Amino acid sequence: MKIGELAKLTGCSVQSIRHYEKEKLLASLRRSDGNFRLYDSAKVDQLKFIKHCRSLDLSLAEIRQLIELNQQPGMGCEDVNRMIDSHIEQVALRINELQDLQDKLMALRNSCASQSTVKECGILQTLSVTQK
Amino acid sequence: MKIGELAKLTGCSVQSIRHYEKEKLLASLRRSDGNFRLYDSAKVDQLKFIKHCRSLDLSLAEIRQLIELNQQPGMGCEDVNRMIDSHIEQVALRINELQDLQDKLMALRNSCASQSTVKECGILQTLSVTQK
DNA sequence: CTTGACTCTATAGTTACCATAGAGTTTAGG
DNA sequence: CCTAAACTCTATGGTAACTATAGAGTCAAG
Repeated sequence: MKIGELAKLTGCSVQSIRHYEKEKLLASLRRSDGNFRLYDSAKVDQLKFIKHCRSLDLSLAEIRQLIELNQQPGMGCEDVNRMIDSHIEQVALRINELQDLQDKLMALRNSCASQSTVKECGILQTLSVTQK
Repeated sequence: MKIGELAKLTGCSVQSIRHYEKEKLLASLRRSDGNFRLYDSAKVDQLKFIKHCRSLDLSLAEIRQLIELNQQPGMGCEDVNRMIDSHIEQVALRINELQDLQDKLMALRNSCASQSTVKECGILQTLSVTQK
């Protein structure tokens, strides 16, 4: 199949697929006479694997690592576990950061009544105060 | 003062300051004979304002808008309020997304015992299963 | 045999910077 | 006075994971 069909079957954009190829995540089997990329059904599964990983916010570099690991079935999978653990930690950190941010934004928002002028705007005044 | 001193006083990097200038957020008063940027103490406050906004994750475009609004003291400040409200909403959305992600990552993590091999790794198997 | 749909490569854009190169400026010490 | 260190300048490329575009070639149907 050509790249457009692969895109339709997986819900990826054509450009993403080319991008994954450039990043060594998904090679096309071969090219047609007219230099079009050709794929078989195994590539559909490979691309779905990539998509699944991306939906979990794994980076392309990490996905590449997973693909490589997957090709050494006998090895221990501690690296896989460690990668996921580290991700969970990163996400938790980010959530905490955003929650702090949310608190600050709410406080800021409460410093201005809706029907004020720019000159009296509590938000602008608060933003102008030097923070520690 | 020169750019290095401004940087030290505000905790910004020299590059950031030049970047803000290119983005029309902070102009230098004038240049020295040797073409160095020169600033006065008012610029310290302006830069602190920018830093404060950045710490709340406002984009440079939004900060530029706030600076412009700030120069029209008589106008209503509904736009300011709206900007902050919209930010709060964006952050809330992002927190929800990340919490969903966190749940998925935890479930994934639980699918593999620590001492497994790649071939039997529950994580890799789960990632290979086509999602709905 | 032409027209429209598809594909190709290469390049620029997104965001808010950081890093670097290569050159000029200033300042403090010897 | 001179030089070396510290500072500054502009311009460029890199980050992440794509999206969008240009300009050209390929293919299938009517």
